[in-house]
Amino acid sequence: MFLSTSHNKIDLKFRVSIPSTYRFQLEKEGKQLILFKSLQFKCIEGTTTDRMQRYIDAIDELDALSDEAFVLRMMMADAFEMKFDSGGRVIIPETLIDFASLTDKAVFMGIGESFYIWSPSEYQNQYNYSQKILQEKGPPKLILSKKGL
Amino acid sequence: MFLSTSHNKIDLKFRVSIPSTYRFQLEKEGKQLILFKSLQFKCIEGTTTDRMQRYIDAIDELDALSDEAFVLRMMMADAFEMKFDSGGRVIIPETLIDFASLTDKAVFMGIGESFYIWSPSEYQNQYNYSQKILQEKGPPKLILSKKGL
DNA sequence: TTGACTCCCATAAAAACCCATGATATTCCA
DNA sequence: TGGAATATCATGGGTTTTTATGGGAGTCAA
Repeated sequence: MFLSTSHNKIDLKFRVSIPSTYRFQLEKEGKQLILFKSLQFKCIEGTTTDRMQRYIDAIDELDALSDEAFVLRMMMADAFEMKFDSGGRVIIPETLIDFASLTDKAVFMGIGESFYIWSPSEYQNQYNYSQKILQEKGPPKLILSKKGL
Repeated sequence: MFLSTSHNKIDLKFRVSIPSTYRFQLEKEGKQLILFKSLQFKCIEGTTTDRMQRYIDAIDELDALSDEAFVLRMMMADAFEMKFDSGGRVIIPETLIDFASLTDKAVFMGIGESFYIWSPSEYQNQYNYSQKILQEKGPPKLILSKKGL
C-alpha cells in the first residue's frame, strides 16, 4: 500500500530519493520498482513488477489489434525497472523526466496500489482540482464491501 | 470499535498520545493505524489499514477518470501510516496538523469504525451544531441492520 | 581524455527509540 | 471499607538511528 505525499529533490544527476515508506513497502514484499508514463496524467507512475504483470495480462485479453492494446504496448515500452543506490535513490530516465516536466523537485503521491511522481506545479493543479470536486459534489458515496471481514 | 472522547496534549515534537482504549482496540485485532484528512470535516480521521485497503480496492473498480476515483486517490495521498512509540504516542504529520488547525490540544472522538481528531474549538463547534440539530429535529430514526448478527 | 555511469562515503536534519516522572486509576488486604 | 501498594497512562526529555541529499573516486566505452 503506497500512501502519503512527500516533496523530494531531484539533483543534477537526475537522482531522487524514493520515500522510505515506499521502499520499505517494496522490500517487505520483495518486489521491484517500475516507473512508467501515466496513461491519464502528465506524471510518472510507479508500481511493482507484480502489478505491471497484471497490466500485461490485461493486454492479452484485449483484441490484439485494438487501439487499447496498442496504447498499452507503448506504455510498456516506456516502462523502466529501477535500481536503488545505497542511499535509497533511483536515477529517473530522461524520457520520464521530460514527459512529466520535472526539473529540480518531485512530488511523490501515494494512491494505494501505486504512486505518482509530479512536478510541484502539476501536483498543485491536481490537488486544487480534487478540492474543487470535493466541495462541489461532496465525498464519494461508496458502499464498502464487508467481504473478508 | 472506537468509542468515547478524550482530550490529549500535542507536544512540541507534534507527538500525541492515542487514547489507550483505541490502542488496545488496534492491538487486539493486530491492525495498523492510519491517519488522513477527513473528506467531510476540518479534522483528522483515524482508521485501520484494513479499512483503508477497502477504499483502495474500490478505486480499481471505478472508472479511473471519474471524480470519485480522483477524490479517493487524493485521500490516499493525504493518508499516513502511524508508528507508536513506547509510550503509545504517534507523531502527527505537519500536513494533517495544518489541515485540522491543531496547536497544543487534540480532541479524540470515537465514532465506531474510525475516530476523529479535532482542535478543541472545531470540536466545540461540531458539538454545538449536533445539539442544535437534535433539538430542532429530534433524535434520528435508525434502522439497524441484522446482517452479521 | 572526456563524458556518462556506478558505487561509496559524508553530513545535517528529522524521525525513531529509550527511559523517567507525576497523575490517575486499580488492586489488594487488614 | 479505608487506605496503602501497585499498575497504567499521559507526558517530558535525551540519545541513537534513519533519511534525504551532496559530492567524489573508480570504471568503462568511445
